[in-house]
Amino acid sequence: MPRPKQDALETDRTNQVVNHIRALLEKGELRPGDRIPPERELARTLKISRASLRTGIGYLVAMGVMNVRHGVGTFIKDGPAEFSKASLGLMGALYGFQFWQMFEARLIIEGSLAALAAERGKEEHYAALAEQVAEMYAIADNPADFLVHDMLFHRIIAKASGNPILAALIETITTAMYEKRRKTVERADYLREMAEMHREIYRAIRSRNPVEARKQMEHHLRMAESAQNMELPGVPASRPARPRAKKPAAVIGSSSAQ
Amino acid sequence: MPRPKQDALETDRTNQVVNHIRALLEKGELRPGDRIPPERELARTLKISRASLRTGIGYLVAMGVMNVRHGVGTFIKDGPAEFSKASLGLMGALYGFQFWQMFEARLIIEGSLAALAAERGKEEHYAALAEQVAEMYAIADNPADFLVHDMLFHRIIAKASGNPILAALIETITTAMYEKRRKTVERADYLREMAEMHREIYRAIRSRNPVEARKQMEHHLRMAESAQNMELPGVPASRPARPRAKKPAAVIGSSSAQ
DNA sequence: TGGACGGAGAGGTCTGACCACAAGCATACA
DNA sequence: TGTATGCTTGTGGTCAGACCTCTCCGTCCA
Repeated sequence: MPRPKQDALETDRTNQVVNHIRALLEKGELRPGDRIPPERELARTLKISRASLRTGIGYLVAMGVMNVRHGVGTFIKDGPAEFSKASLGLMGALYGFQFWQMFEARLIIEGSLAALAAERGKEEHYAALAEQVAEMYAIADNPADFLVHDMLFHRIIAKASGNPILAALIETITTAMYEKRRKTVERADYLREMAEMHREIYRAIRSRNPVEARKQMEHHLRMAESAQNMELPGVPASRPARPRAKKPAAVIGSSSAQ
Repeated sequence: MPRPKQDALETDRTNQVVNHIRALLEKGELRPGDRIPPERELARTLKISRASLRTGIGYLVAMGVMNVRHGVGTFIKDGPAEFSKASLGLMGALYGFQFWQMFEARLIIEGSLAALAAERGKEEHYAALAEQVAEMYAIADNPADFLVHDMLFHRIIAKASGNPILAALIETITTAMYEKRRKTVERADYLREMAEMHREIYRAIRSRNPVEARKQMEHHLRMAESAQNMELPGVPASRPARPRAKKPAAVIGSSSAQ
């Protein structure tokens, strides 16, 4: 028998705010980048206290639907869809996500994304991908900048796949990994190798070859994973054939405000 | 050049609360199902106002890390990992997610999940799966109950895959679809067919055949999708070979409090 | 034995004041 | 004349404390 009522999670007022915004989004009266009315005014409109309104807004921010800028205003989120940055890290802390699991998830999703991109990609995407690859070759001596183009490259593929849901999921995973990755000191020859691999992926997509695109993407991610593991301190990082023993290893969530 | 500072999204106090909880989670002093101190007390401990504390808690609730029960207390979330129920729906309203995209995402992720389950599943999982299949046959005349076992079946596979991240992602997608699915009136012969398909998936996993498991899962989901489309009013639901025109069709987010 | 009552504890909401940040504008100085 | 400084305004961030509502549970009475 299904449990008839999951607990509400949100409270009445919060729900009221969320639904209000949702309705506006659905009616198209609110679009990415738009600003919502000032808190004091909106609270009066909805006939709730500012405190309650703020709870609702906080909820929406956490879900990655809005962002707030102190002293400026509250806006509908612009840019790629993703869940709140902290969410995966937090869930990792809660459920003990591990690194190899993240890579496995990426392997599966991004592999398919590459294949879809090969099927559905358009000229504009090809051009954008080519540009990123070129950048990678150009600055293969600056790991930090390299990473930026790396992320952009993958983001473009996600977009080219034509499936924003998968794009949002992978964006969330990638963002959660970003912090860690930024710390790995990567050697120049390794970066050049990376650029090479991205080029192969690009070529496969460009030539509309889904099978090859997936293969190249998977290869690339596997390389990235082993490179990561070499840098990481003392993590065997065996991707087990059966659920591993519960010795703690390379858990995701790292504390740090910003 | 990387944008040096993304806007903070969370505010100082909120961050303080989130990090406090995160730290406790990481140190293992807080585990799923645990209750955190009463708001008044915790606020005093952290030396912040109750209002700010509540904002932080709201944030955590939105991220699916905690849940609150009026008059009872605030708890660390227990049960399968997932993002907040509303999040995908909201993002759908914002970015125009469509149904075929959800099915596509499920096809990709659950196909792999089934394959992984075939590789890594253990006896306990087989038993649980078998039980759900049996239940499906038993109550193939009650669509609502059937759906429950359907979801449980898929959730067990996710668990058996040994990758909680993918499990969390698929859980989020599935939950977002649940509302819609519940409304489709499903005929008894169709349900029996569904049970049949689940049995095939089970057998493939049980016999540790990843290729077959993936194939059966994909077949099942494709069937489910076309069935869904038949029930849905006037949605061509063509899964386009290239990004579809932007005529609105079967968008996800539906308003409704509970 | 069993249902009604009521208190204690916890979350939910409200009010209104005050703080902090960002941006624009006006004034004053070089 | 041009630039720098600083005030004003608008907007989000935080606080304090009072009061409401919901759950749970123990007690009392029929």
